[in-house]
Amino acid sequence: MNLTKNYTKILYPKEPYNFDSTIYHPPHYPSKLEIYETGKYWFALKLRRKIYGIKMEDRGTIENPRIKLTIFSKFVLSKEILKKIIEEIKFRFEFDRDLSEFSKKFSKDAILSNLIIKYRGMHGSCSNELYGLLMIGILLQNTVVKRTVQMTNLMLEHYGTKVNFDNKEIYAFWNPEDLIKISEEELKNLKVGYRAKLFLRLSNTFVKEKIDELELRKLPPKKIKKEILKLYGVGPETARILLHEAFHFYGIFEHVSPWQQKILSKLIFNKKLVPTKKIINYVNRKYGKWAVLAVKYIWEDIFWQREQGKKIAWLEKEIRL
DNA sequence: CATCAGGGCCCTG
DNA sequence: CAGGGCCCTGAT
Repeated sequence: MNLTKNYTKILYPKEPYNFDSTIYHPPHYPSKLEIYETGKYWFALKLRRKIYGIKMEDRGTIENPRIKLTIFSKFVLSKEILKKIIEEIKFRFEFDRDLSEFSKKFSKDAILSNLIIKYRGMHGSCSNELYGLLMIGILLQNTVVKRTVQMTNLMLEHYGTKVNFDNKEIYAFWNPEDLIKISEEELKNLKVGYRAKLFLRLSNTFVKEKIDELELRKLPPKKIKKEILKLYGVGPETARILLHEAFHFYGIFEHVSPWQQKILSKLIFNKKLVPTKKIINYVNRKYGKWAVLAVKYIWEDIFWQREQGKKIAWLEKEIRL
């Protein structure tokens, strides 16, 4: 799919806004879904079954954020569509979210004070729609990162859409209504194992029950969590991923998986293994409605350090690639 | 060579 | 609520 028409607009996120640490996530596994360079980001935006090429460029500073957005499409876009795309970008990258309270409130916190300076203006962000992120959640389950990467790429090459714009080549996720036409056997040939069944069952649910991400966003977080936990194959960890990344909720911190437990025990308590209940209670008591963001700052930092070449022996042991 | 757990979840007892 | 099974892979 070649996207040749393009539209540009300058956007002004609420300050403080840190482009690079918001957009790019060192803890995430690499995929063909996005391309990042310092100050630049490309991805394929899916919105109501349509695909648009998105390029974002940092043209400002943390205190005076300014982002150049270029939207690529196959056909001429109406003003209304452009407006909807921009609204969606603002939501997914938290352009309008005010973090000044967070920055102020924890400026003397033993763990966060340095990180709030180092990553000042880092927001949550997610380039995927709910369905795509759900697919990623399934691809992460019960395996090592290397295999997740392999399964993701194979699935995208077979059923995703290859999108070309701005001299970049990126993949977009398949639509649920297209995937359900594929047989479980064929999916299994891509070595996704028992996930084949999950992909099909979830896609069926999305088609049949017409799960509407925009409608879900209007519900209170507890209710959303309850709804997404009903999805077959979605348990506490996948629900956490969706709630934090697709729905941008900072207030619900109720689950820590075993490998996260090891890393957070070390980073927050400097201990080998603290019970997850203790971690959860501590974080909630200390950071309240900012709990998820607080953990995000801690989490992203250690992976940024790793990305920049710092060797952290105990961490390498926990990140099984 | 065989065995096993991995960036979970469902189902059963 | 504990524990077995799930697909496949690479580490041991």
